[in-house]
Amino acid sequence: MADVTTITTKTAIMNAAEDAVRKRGYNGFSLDEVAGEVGIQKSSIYYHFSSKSDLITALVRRFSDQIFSFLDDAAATENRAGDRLMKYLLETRSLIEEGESICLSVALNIDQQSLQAKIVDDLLLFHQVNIDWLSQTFELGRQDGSIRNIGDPVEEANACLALVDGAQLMARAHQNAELYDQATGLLRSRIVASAGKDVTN
Amino acid sequence: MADVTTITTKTAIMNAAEDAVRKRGYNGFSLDEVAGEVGIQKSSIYYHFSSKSDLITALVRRFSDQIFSFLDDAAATENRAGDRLMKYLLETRSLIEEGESICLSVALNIDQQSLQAKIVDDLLLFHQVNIDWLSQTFELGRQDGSIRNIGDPVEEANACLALVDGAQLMARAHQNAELYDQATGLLRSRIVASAGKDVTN
DNA sequence: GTCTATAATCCGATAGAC
DNA sequence: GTCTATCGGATTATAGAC
Repeated sequence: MADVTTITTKTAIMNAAEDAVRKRGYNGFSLDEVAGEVGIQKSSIYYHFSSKSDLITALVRRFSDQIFSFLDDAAATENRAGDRLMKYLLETRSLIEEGESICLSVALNIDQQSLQAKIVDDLLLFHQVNIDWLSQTFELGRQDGSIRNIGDPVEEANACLALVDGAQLMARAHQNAELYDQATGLLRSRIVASAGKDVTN
Repeated sequence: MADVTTITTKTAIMNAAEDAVRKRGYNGFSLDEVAGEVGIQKSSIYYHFSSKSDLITALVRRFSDQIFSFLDDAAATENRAGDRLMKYLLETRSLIEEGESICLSVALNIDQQSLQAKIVDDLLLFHQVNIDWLSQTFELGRQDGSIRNIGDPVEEANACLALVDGAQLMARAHQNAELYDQATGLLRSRIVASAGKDVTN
């Protein structure tokens, strides 16, 4: 604990692997590359993870925990649906960085046929939790009036998640994060401004 | 020409390869699988295509021609913006089949880092043509009133394409084409019904 | 145009020394 | 915990017979 920036080898492997998956997909990166990034030999990875699948499983679990915590926190700290949705849009935008990456769940969905069943299950669960949270958010928005022009909450949730996922893909395809803003602009503009919050950016 | 159902080996290779790419991605299929599907040996593919990249290039060209023709045709035969957009949504939905496939351009965008530069250029061009067509459609919709509640046409176009791409991913992830309908339902409901056209389905 | 055979490379995974 | 070395399999691609 002498140096807070020190991370374990296991964490370094996971960080490098997550970066690789989000940039090139499951079938687009090798453990050799991950090892090179971390500065160890490929075989050393097998001390920490029993297989490539095992490593991906750990990544999905970590990522799910992260996002689930975010969702809980956003719901706990923001009372207005519009503010919750804005936080969601900012969080998903942060995942694309400079237009190089996409969300881990989108990246893995593409290579789904190459993944073990239990990983697919985790991804589908992740998806459903997001849909449920968004549905509740739009339901709340209907009550508190902080999001304009709301239709069926479940349809809104599915449309919102599809929009966000597609916007991430577009941004990475052009390596331009501003495309994410272009695609999500109309949804963002449906959020009613609250005191002290600027929704124009 | 004795049998209209007879296709050339080259076409059969392209059909099998396109199916594979759209189901498993560029790095998720091998030429061996394609050959097996066609009923020839792997090496025979190299008589028709000089490399895997060359094959993919041909697929992208063919797919672009197909969709560009569709866009031209839709603009020529449908006068109302709402009808054009409805055709677009039906066309993109047909690409997912039973929730097993996605659009070739979405499938390849994911594995972009594994593709040659000229293929990426073709994909970006494909994307831009779609954006331009959609922008013009929303612009027209603002004039003829056949789509409700239109914002900035370029933002609408980007949002629409992101939504459609994301909806395809969602549908394939759950192997359920109805998720595409769930995600695009609100957009579809913005289309003003015209005589003889039912937009509720 | 299609075949068999094989080269060349890459990758996931294991064995065993230190 | 990390290393070197290597196995076994898959994959792109080529050579040459038919």
